[in-house]
Amino acid sequence: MCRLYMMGRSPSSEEKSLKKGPWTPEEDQKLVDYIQKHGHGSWRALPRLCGLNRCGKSCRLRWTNYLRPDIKRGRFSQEEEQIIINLHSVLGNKWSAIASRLAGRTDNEIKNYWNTHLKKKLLQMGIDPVTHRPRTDHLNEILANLPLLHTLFNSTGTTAANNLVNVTLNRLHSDHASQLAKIQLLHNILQLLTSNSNNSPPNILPMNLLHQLPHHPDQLISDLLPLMNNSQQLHGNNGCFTTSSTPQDHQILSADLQSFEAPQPPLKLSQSIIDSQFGSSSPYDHAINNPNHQLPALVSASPVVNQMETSNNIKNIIKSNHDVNSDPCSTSTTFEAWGDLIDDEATDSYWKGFLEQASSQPWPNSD
DNA sequence: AACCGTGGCAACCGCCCACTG
DNA sequence: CCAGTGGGCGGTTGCCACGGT
Repeated sequence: MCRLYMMGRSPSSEEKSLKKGPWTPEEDQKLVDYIQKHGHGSWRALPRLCGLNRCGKSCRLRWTNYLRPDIKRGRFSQEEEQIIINLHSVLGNKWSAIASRLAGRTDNEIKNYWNTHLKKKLLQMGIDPVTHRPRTDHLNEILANLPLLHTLFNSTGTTAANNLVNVTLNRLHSDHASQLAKIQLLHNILQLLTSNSNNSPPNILPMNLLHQLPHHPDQLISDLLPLMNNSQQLHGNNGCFTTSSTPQDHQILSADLQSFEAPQPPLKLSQSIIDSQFGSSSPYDHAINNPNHQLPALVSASPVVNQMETSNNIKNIIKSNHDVNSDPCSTSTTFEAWGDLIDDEATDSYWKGFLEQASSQPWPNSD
């Protein structure tokens, strides 16, 4: 028996002669006929009873993954994809648990589909398929480039810096999801920066420009360069651009700040959701034109998740879940991620990572 | 036409746990 | 309590189709 292969003894001659590999139509027919007449009963005895030279486990897998009459074949629908993504964000690689929520789909099929399609899709959308958080590698690249940008402004004029900005932005400008992630990221960074300003008015130079970054990168560049050139006194402060700003600047920036919404949870979305939210127009249009600057709801969650998300007690639920699972090495689930971002302190620590990385790199001396 | 690289997917492997005698 | 067994599970392998050169 298959099991005996793992029990430490060599397989018997009978076991060695058992067929492996692809199933023939004749074998399938024998298996189906037998199970339809008698049920599968003991899988171990089944191959002998129905005249198959296979091990029972092989028969069981063939039946459950392929021959079962309620198996749904064919491509996964958008709705099924979304369900898989949502469930995976909560359950991780528990394919059987996920499969139990998708009628007619097997764990094996879902697992294969995840590995060959959905994982790549999420990566392309700028989402880490393990944590379901926005990928940070691209943003880190931008932050890592800030000192170089500064140097370029001071030493070579605007052309080289412009090129650098363009290259970096273009790398981020791949699709709706990464654009949304970018908005998300910047909102949170800005909030973190300003929350650390010790009651003084925010004086982050590119505040209103960063605001535009996701919407019109080209406009940003054309706005950013003259302002930075004019400021002349650009200097590092924990890795942030700062400048001596005028009262008018403060007014603008304060207005900008007030219009920002609280940080959103990490992105967890699909193209279908994006499309349904935005149609063919840019998500930036939506985000920027919305008078409240409110980012759209990003998640079309499973029913259970929806129920929880609509509860007024969600924060407490998430926090208690988060507190129980305090192992720093454990895989972050979506609930934990939400908890992180709903919790103010956790929000700071989450985004601080980016800033600390940026600030850990010495700023070039502008002299 | 032949070769090669790649992606998709069915099938298998090895581990694990629950159950039973 | 223990060994044997069934069966579930996640991870991996290998075949095949397809497209590019």
